[in-house]
Amino acid sequence: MSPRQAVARTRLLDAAVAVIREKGYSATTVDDLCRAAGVTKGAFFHHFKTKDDLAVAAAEYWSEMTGALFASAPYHDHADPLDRVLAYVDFRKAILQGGVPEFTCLVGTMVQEAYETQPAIRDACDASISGHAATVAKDIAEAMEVYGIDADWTAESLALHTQAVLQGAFILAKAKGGPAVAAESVDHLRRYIEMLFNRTVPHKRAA
Amino acid sequence: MSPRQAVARTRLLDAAVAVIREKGYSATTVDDLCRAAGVTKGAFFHHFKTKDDLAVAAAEYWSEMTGALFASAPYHDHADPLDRVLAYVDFRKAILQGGVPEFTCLVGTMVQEAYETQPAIRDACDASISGHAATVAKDIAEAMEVYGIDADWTAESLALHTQAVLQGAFILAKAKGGPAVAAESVDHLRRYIEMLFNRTVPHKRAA
DNA sequence: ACAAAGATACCAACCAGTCGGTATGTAACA
DNA sequence: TGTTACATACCGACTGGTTGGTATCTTTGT
Repeated sequence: MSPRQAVARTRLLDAAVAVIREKGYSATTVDDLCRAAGVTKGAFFHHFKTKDDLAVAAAEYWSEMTGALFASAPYHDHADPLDRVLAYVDFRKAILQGGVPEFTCLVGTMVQEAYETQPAIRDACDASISGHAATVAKDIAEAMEVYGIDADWTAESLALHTQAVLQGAFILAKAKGGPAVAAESVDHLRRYIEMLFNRTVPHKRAA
Repeated sequence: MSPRQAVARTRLLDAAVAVIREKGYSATTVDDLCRAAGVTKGAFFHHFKTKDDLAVAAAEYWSEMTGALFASAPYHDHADPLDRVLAYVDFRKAILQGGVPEFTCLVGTMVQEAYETQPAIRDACDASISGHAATVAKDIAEAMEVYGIDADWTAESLALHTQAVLQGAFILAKAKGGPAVAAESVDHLRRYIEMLFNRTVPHKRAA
């Protein structure tokens, strides 16, 4: 970036994250973004070749932001890798706060609209989701080793499953207008992981 | 419907299901739908007041279609309610066939774009998802009774969780361009339900 | 004949993207 | 130090095409 404040670009990316999460990608106009960012159309097309170009940049920006958030989150402190995984799930549940547009996922939203028609956006969203899943997979793999789990599933597939549950939980939250449903789904996810690693006894049967 | 073939309406609804699943709701134009349905704009606005009105009708149409599909699916044949639930999950996995737009969910796609801006569409999508979840919850509740499960989760919440997993699996499938990831997530879901009902032994520990 | 179904023509608003221009910063050189 | 040369950042009116929606006409079934 240049010495002069290239602040417009960042303001546009912040605006994109907020507005697209609220209205979706297609329904968001360039003018919407300029208004939200407080910049002009000239500034927009100075920094981004096209609207789709902005979407790709926004996905990368989202990866950086969330990457930093999760990297600095407290769940890494646990010595036991399974504790880290479970604390990660708890963390994901804890940040289900505020309005729906504030806790839902930008790239999950965008990829739904762009997957067939804008391959560049789809790839950027995939990279964001898969990159994050890989960080979770690392702790899962360690936990499998420490706990001696010999399973017919892989750490990668369980990590992707955690992301599927979260993304699906966001959809239910959108349908029902609040995070309560999503939190319950995350509870089920936690219970599943606990059971996979024998953290809890299976449920009692009556009679 | 009328004596004369009100075929245009149905053709438009079929077109909506196909095109919206492919391009998303906002990016789908009325002309797109007319072209795909082979009808004119006059026919469109004869049957639907607005584009949003079509979306609501499409969500209801989707509920009817999928309702009929699941009602006639073979998984109901099992006498054991848990077998029905597991066979339902297997059925959901089995229909992950063909191109991504063909197995993904219309209302899950639409609600992502409409939840904040078009309440009528959101409600129609919620009704579709929740209505289907209720049919799954019925078998789960029966299974809980038969197997004497006294849990800190409800049949309803587990049913909604199955929908969350599926919706999330669709997002991953969109990001990765194929059903493989989705199928693995459904495998995790099946394993979870089996464990909840003590159908499998927990995994072995080494050492 | 008459109402519903569907077709055709059209419009005003809106859209992404363009373009000529300005303001400001930086580097080089005499 | 001052001046020329150039690059980057930004502005906002404008455009060509598209959009959802309307108004009007024709066809069809009863």
